[in-house]
Amino acid sequence: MRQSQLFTKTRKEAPADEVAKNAQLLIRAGYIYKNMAGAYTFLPLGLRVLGKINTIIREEMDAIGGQELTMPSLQDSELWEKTGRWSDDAVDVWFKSELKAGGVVGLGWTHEEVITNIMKQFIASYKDLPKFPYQIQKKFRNEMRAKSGIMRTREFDMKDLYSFSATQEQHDAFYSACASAYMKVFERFGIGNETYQTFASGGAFSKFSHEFQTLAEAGEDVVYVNEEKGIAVNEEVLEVADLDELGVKREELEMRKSIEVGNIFSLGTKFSEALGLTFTDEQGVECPVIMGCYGIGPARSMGTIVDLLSDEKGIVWPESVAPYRVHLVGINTDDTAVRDWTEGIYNNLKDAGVEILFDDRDARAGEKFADSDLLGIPYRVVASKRGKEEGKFEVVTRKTGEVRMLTEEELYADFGVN
RNA sequence: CGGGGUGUAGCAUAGUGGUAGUGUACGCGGUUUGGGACCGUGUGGUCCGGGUUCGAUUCCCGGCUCCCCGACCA
Repeated sequence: MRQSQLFTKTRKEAPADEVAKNAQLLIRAGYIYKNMAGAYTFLPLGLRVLGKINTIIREEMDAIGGQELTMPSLQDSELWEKTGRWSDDAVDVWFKSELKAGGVVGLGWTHEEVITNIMKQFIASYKDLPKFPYQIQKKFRNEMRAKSGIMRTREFDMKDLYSFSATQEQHDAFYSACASAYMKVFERFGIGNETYQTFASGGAFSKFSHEFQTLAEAGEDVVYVNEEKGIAVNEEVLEVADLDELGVKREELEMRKSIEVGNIFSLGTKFSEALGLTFTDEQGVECPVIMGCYGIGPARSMGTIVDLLSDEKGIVWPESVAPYRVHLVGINTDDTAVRDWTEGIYNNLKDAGVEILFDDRDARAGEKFADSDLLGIPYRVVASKRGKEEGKFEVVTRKTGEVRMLTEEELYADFGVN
């Protein structure tokens, strides 16, 4: 992509109406645009990052048997009445709207009811189980207060997977497989070391549920962590009995701020019973399906990555989610020979499949370097007049600041191009 | 939803009951050209609705907006 063609631009100053670091940097760099409180546009660069994040999530969900689908946002009140979750008294985050044809619809804030109803058509026997459908889809929540940039919005993408199992053993096996898959996801996001699988209250059907909390000063949540034992718990699990069960003492836990990037929850048969999702077991007995739900917030993950990994100059993307792998910065391009040489490098890398952003703008070097730092693409390749004379490129690793001078051949080898 | 703030140009900000200023961005001319250059020049603005007043961007009332704290967050 040629930067001169990109319709977004960077800004020197942070917007006055954002305090959160994630939003300030993402807006300054042109990744997102704020439309209103709790609703953001993902601009071309931001959408690429979100796409990378979603791809990682898909790969890990598919690896444990997930099957992707997508469900509607529009919700039928009748279905939700059956589980008692339609009324505003029961659920205070509904967005509801009148249908011109008569009746009311809601905008989905989660999809247990919908997926359960769908699965009624496809699950009849223990032979049909287990199954793990998931989607990455818009959720709408009428929050009292949107805040913290893209961390808490009223409209957001969510990866929600639902498990349908015949037995508790089957359910437990998937539950722990999914927990492992989640850790892989967060490791691939570059925030694995700071992310803990924490114990939270389990609700009606299990002792504990689990959240995935990333330690960060910008966090809205609080967790109690023992880094040595690699264990973390929520405030609600701070009871002595719970801690005994987990093998930690209260005084071994340190209070830390954190961001909830994911959660997994056993649902038991609450939804299958309410909506009549049953299967026939090997004895011919009709049983309710055992369910679980598993969420990850892609945009929130993106904000967390920015909050955790950025520095004073700007964003620092891990390679796994960066919008581009290489930022080719061409300077001294008023010199035709230098420009042609730089264009050649761009075309070679691009044609070889390297994801590359080429700063071909007619701008000064300082401005280009500052923008490059802000954008946070992992590798900056500087092509200049001086470099051309020496036959070398300056390759700067954004994260470490390491500078290497490479020949054209070395450059291609470095990026795995033949 | 309770409390506190806020609203001036694309962005960031100053100021005033009487012609609204600066930086940046943008256009044009010129000098520059490896860390957000410089000179000249130009375009562009008071959240909405009432009220007070000869006159309101300023004062008053109402609304809306956005931010922060709290509550909430299955």
